[in-house]
Amino acid sequence: MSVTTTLIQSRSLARRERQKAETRQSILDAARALFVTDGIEATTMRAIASKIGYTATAIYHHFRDKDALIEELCVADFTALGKAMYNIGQIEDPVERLRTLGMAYAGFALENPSQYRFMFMTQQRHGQLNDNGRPTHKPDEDAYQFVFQTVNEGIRAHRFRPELENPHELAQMMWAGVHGVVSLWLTHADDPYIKWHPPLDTIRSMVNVMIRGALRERTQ
Amino acid sequence: MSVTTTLIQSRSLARRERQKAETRQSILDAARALFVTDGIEATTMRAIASKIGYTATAIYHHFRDKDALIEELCVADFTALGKAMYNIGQIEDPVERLRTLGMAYAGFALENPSQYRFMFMTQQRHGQLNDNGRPTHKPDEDAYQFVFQTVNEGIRAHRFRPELENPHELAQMMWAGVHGVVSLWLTHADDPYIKWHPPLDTIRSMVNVMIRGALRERTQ
DNA sequence: AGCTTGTACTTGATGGCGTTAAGTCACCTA
DNA sequence: TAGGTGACTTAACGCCATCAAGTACAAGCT
Repeated sequence: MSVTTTLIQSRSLARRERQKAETRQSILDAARALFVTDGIEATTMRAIASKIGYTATAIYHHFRDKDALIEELCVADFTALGKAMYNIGQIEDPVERLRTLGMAYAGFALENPSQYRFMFMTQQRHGQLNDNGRPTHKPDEDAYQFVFQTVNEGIRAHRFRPELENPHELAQMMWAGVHGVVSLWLTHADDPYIKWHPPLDTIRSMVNVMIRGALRERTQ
Repeated sequence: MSVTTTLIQSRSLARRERQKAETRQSILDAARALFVTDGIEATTMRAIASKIGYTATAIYHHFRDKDALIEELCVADFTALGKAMYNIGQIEDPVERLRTLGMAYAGFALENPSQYRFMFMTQQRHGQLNDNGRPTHKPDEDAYQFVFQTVNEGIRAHRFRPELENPHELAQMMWAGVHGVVSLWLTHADDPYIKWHPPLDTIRSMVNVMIRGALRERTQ
């Protein structure tokens, strides 16, 4: 085998792999577009495939099943959420950081409603294991850890009331407050019987009220 | 036609109607049981029917489609939720009433998780009209009205901070706070990566924190 | 009493879904 | 140039909700 053949080999191999990666990416793009417009439940494998000129079964050469395809899109969004939160990690005061974390989380949710629904508003299947036999990385833990750590700093600095010294309870409460407004909005915004307040306003009030109600000192 | 025949007629008619109502009720019972154990999405019309010895198509003589069957079960639960809230309506102090409303709502949600998921955690189809051409009764409005009215009383009594004078925003915030804890728990309780605090404890803290953070005066 | 009618329910289909088995065919390797 | 690899297709399976066309039986009319 000459040097030339090796070069050709590696070049053609690289091209094939690049083409496969491109097809894979085009599946992801088509799926994302349909998920956003039609919702995840309503988009079929056949629809995704026909949007990019393939048959449905072609998708199974790139993804194990529909759930794996969805999961891949979600991981990307979890990463984006994690990055947005990481940038906030620089704020010194843990209470101010908490306030900003809440607003960033809400902004992400309202800008990516379809992904948010899948990430945080559908039953999670527990105990997943990946091919290594180790548990699948659960990126929602990352976002939760940001809140948990921030709350923990506040507790250690005695900023919160003494009955709220459990960092898990406090972190889950803060998370739930923002999630509650977002998820009610995402499921009931079209309900004509309720005069909805703009969700970002409600979230701002929610964050302010929760923090004021949780703080030990009498600020503001 | 004699009086006797009329009696027989009405009696047999009544019996037929009673039997039909019994079948209808047995469908509802079977559906409810399966929804609770398997979830609404996972229970099929075939499964419901075979549980009571019918074929799937028999259900369509009693309900327009699967959604109508689900809706009927939900209406019953909305009524139960409304009744539970009505009993709380007697509490004089609007702030205490709000606290108790929140705990009652959470108790209902955690005791009827499957129904709660359908009522408040799935996309609502808007603009439904019933046979009269008038909008379908949306019983979630009833529960919301309880909160709205209670919050409104509090606002009129100047119990809440001046920047929280919009009753819709405040009611939606209170609702979202409790809903947030409940819905996160219902979707992520099995997540082994998060050390969950008991949800009723978190809800109690949430209600206390929200009320303290929203009140004008410095109580407690 | 016998015929008609209404209706609760079944049988057998339709079209759509996710997914799989068995190809096909172009390209790379030897 | 023969053989293998792998991306993709065709055809199917079993499931689903739902519908059209029966069947069987009780009720009502004459």
